[in-house]
Amino acid sequence: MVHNVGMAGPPKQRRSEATRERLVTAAIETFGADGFTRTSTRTVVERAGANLVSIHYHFGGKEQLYCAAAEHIAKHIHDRSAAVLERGRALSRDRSASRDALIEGVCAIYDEFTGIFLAGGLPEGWRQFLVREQMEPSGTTAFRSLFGVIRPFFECVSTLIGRLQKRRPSDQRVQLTTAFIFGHVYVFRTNPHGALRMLGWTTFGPREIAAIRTTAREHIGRMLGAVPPPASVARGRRSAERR
Amino acid sequence: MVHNVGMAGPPKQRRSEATRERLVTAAIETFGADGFTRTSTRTVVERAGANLVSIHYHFGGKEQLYCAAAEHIAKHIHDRSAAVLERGRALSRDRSASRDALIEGVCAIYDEFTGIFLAGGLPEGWRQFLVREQMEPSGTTAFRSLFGVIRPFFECVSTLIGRLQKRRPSDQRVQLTTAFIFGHVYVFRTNPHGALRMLGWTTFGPREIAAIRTTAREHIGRMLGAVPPPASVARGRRSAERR
DNA sequence: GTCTATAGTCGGATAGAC
DNA sequence: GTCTATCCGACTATAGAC
Repeated sequence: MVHNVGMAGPPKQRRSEATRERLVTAAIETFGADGFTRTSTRTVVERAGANLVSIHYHFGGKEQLYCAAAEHIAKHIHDRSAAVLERGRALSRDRSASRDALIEGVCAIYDEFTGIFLAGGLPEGWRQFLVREQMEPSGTTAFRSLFGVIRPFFECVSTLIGRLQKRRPSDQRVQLTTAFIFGHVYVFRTNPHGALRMLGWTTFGPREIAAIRTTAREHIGRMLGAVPPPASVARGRRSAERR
Repeated sequence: MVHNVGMAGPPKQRRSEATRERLVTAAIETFGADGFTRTSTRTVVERAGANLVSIHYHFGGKEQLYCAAAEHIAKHIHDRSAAVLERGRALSRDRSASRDALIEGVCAIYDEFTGIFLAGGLPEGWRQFLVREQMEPSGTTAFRSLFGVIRPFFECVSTLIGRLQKRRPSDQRVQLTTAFIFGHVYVFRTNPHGALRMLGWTTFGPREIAAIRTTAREHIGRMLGAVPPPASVARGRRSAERR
């Protein structure tokens, strides 16, 4: 049996479409809060105000609903961030861009990323869904959807950093630097309770996000501000640090 | 009914103790791989070569077994890292320590942290358990055990950074800088599949860990290498970057 | 398209023999 | 202390009425 994956036909049956949408958003929130296995389809349909079997009718089962939820989030992020990423790409192609402008480009993408992962750029439940799936994929198809929408952030930043460090974007040091910058966001997601407690905060509200962005901006500037010294000098510095 | 929480008596019943230990290690691996809810007690006892009801006899139930597993990991990490942390604390009290020495102290703790979270410092299953519980605590008691053993890492680093930045360790900028440095580890845990794919790696083996440590050391040196400029200058720099 | 009723499975916990 | 047998609740999924 083929499931009703497309949109409903022209007649009054776009009530079907509405149910479908309610199911998806309810699914995101419930899966996000409780994870795939701890979520029962009963909870989802209850929250969506739909019938128990509607999930099977519309999607074919619990797992397909999960994948539909992932795609929904991916599309949302894509739409939201397309402009920022496009600006970043344009900047990285701009031969006349100054160091400060390139660094600012990195910061802009960092800010967008914090918006998605920490601030209100995504509803809390959606964010939980995203983080959970990144950390331990429940299924490869859902992971692919979300990875496909996060990847451009990495690629854009690594291109900018490549120009700043005068290295190819595929250079391992460039890639690692990129990862570290995103780590400035992820750290608050991997250990949210611990981080809040360390910082004496209770939530990641606007004030807290602002503090994170300001300090991160400072660090990104430091990390990328100067042309890296030749390898020989770096080695000397490092061994000096060791003693 | 009180459960057999202590160790067995002197007679031959330390077979009990052995079963208990097998249950704990099997629990860590299974909970780590599958999470609390997805793990069935049947799987645990099977892996431990014990009987289904032994969990109830020894611990009182699935949840208490989970807490015992968390404590076991906490003790392991504590024993493993006590020396490194003690050296760090001594360094932060040493008035005559140079900037380079303080930075090297931060790097040493960072290296220890990567050892625990990325390299073989903990068996893979144990690490998964730890990360999972940090990200979303299954219960407050288990979280407390693990938080209590991670916290000293943060405190030790923030004290060192406080000295480097000439600020109090409780200063928010110091705390955030500390968090960012730990983010250089956590990023690989929050998004392991994505990170591996970006970097063209397949696992976090010794070569990869070495690359991470080397580049991180470089960045930590940059982040902490110079005395931060006075606030007015920093503000000027930042607004200059904006335009 | 939506609903009720129910089949079939699995997992945690307990009783009681040994 | 360990084992077998069993209960009970929760969940996904399906059949079939409307």
